[in-house]
Amino acid sequence: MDHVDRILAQWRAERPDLDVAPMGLLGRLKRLTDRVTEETGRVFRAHDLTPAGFDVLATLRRSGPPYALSPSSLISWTMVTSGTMTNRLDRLEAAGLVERRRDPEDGRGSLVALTDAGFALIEQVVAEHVANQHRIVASLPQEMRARLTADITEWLAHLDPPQDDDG
Amino acid sequence: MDHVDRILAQWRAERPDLDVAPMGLLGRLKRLTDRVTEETGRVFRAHDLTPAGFDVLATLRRSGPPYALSPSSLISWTMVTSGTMTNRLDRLEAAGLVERRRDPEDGRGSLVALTDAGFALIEQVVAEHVANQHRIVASLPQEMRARLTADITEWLAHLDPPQDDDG
DNA sequence: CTCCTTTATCTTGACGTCAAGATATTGAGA
DNA sequence: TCTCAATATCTTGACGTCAAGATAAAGGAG
Repeated sequence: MDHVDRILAQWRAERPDLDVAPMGLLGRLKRLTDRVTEETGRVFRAHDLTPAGFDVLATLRRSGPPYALSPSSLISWTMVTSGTMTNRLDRLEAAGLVERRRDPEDGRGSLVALTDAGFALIEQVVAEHVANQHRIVASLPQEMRARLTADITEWLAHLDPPQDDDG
Repeated sequence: MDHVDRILAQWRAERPDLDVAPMGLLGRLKRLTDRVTEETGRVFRAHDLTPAGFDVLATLRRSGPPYALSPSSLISWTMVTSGTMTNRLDRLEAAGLVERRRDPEDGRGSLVALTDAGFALIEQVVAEHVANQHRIVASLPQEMRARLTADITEWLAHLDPPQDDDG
């Protein structure tokens, strides 16, 4: 009888006409993600980083040398709006972790690059983050991880707008 | 080759020393939850409600007659901070969906009650929300829903701080 | 070359959220 | 009664986010 069960029990008492079985799945999905976000956040906080800042730094790092992308590229990788990215970059730049350079080939654009400090930081944090993710899934048998990954991937494929329209 | 796969491929190229398999699971878990949040939000938006407002209204509704709870109870059901709840209640009160009454038995406290308009609204929205949740899981075979629910529940039990300490 | 549409980025205003602290009231003990 | 720790709620300040709009530059049509 966890928190979600208590909620479902209330609904069943008050609205027995509604089938709240899907709410059980979706409610727990949300709670699980909240817990995971909380656990992953520990590592970021320990380095004075927000998940938002980590997201940008990690995107630049894994893009490979020269660890520089346009704001537009960062926007599409991280799936946030332009206003959000501007705000993230302002903070990271103020913290000395990235720097903005003019794009020599396009006066409208700029390039966001990891500074030496930014590179050093993300190199450290990403290692801890991955280790932390291992810790978070450690309690799950290997078989269950594989099954969950497969099930979630399939669900996502159903929900995500299909990108390919072969005819 | 979805978005998460592309991210993993970049990491494997740049940091082959890291085992990013858990990132595949956790990354997809987050994307799935984001998509589900987006889909459930449609119903709320259609009624000029935010997920936050729905959360409070639904908590009051399923608590049963007289559809009134203290802010403290709402805080523990919804798991937000007191500042967040104050803000939610201010907006819902301004919208005429709840009203705050003095608690006759405790001068420090108050009772938050659904107004007639609030009751009518949540009654409608909850029905649509549940139908929408059915739609969101509709693509999953019944067996898969049960398996996902069981797996997620077990994972949650591992992650959630154990409440019972029998000795 | 000059317009005008498109593209790239930033700005503004509004939310929802939290941490920390401020107020007000209760209730137990001196 | 008076005092004071505990409790209930609200206030403040700071974020991260988005939608919508403002700037600025590029690039094609004439």
